[in-house]
Amino acid sequence: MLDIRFIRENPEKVQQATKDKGYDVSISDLLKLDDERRNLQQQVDELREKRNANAGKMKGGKPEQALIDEGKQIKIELAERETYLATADKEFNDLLQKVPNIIFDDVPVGGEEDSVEIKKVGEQKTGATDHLDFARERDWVDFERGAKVAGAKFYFLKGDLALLENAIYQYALDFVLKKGFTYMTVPHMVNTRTALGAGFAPRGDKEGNEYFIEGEDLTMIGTAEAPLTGYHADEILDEDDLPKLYVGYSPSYRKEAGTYGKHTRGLFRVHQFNKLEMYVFCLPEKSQEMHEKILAIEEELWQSLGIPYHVINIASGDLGAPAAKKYDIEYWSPVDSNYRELTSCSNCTDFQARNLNIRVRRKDGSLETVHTLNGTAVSLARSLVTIIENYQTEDGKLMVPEALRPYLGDRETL
RNA sequence: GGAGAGGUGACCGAGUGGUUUAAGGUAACGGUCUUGAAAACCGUCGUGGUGUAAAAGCUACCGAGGGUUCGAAUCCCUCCCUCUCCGCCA
Repeated sequence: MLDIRFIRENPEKVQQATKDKGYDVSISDLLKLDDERRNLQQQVDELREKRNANAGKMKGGKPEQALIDEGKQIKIELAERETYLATADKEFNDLLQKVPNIIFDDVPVGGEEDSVEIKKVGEQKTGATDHLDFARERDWVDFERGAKVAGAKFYFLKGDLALLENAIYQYALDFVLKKGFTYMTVPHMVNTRTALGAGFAPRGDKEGNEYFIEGEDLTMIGTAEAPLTGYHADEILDEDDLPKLYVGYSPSYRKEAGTYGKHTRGLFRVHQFNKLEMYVFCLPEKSQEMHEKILAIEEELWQSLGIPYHVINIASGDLGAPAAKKYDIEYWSPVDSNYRELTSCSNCTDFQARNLNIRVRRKDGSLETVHTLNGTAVSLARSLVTIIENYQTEDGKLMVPEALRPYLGDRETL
């Protein structure tokens, strides 16, 4: 969530960002609730002051009946005001939760089609066999049996394709470790506070992408970003310890309801895939620089795997609530003759960190909410699609990208 | 899952109804002393809300949420978590 003081001081800016992101929240309504709430808070504080003073008079000796009677009267009034305050607080907080993060000035305004390409790398080839046909011919993937044991869009990876997944994972992990990240495995379920704090949809949200555990306060994670965001919840970090660079590995569970259509064939969009995710806690003034660094790591990684791609600066309407700015890397698909999403990295500024109360103690002793960023290192299922599409040989084999060979027993083809 | 013991500020730790505005210590920061450092001594030092030019002031917070009371860190209820033992188990 945003800082209410920031909203009070910048109501137009926040209202504009809310609109640009496609959210329908009235900032003037919010500020009105804020006023009401503060007014009631003051009334309650005054009554409490009276109560405390009254109780103070009774210390020691036996209390006089008159004081006790006055105390009882205050208690009744206070209870009434406190009820009003609780209602006002709830209304206020519910609305504040709905206000999305602001957007940076260099974010293009508009919908998906307004995202701006900022870089293009590699040769755009055309003509390749679709990854699903290619993999099925080799008995590398089994969606039919996935459907039998779980449902549509679940799958088994078999043999060399499963081994290739492991090789990509190992390679990417080594790559990111060299950049100074600390490897973590994470809980695959998070409680509601953590899920909402990281910006994921609540139980009951019809558009939500999450699986929930029945009878428990648990959500299956759609990315390691969720548990990693919560890792430092309610902590005060030392300025000297920042930035904290983590890389989490986990499955990602996603309902993907109603997404049938383009780009859903095979492994491109599935209910469960493994992902290696970078996550950073840093000083507020460093987050923009850090965002560029994360993008640079992603680019370097995919360049080292020889994949053609472009980078896009995501338009406001596609950012989601927590991000102030987001870059996607889209790889070139010779099957589609088009770019398709491969990785994504976001600067969430202090939005997630404020939800989960993650602060930094500055050298001068003051406290400030930290900034958080996240970026995909590799999303494994999509990585397999990418490599199958870009590494087919003339004689119908799959060439192993050179960088991955040490992780596949030095095999050159599969 | 069962039984027991716990949860207090960045950390340790005292505190079983009203002198607690949460003792004391550690760490941190500032100062004295010193060529410099350490030690010693002096001082500052929780978080949120409200308020203010800035302060002061007021208020809340002792795992979370309810309750009892004129008054709750302290008593009662529910839940969460940690530790010890038992059970189950990769």
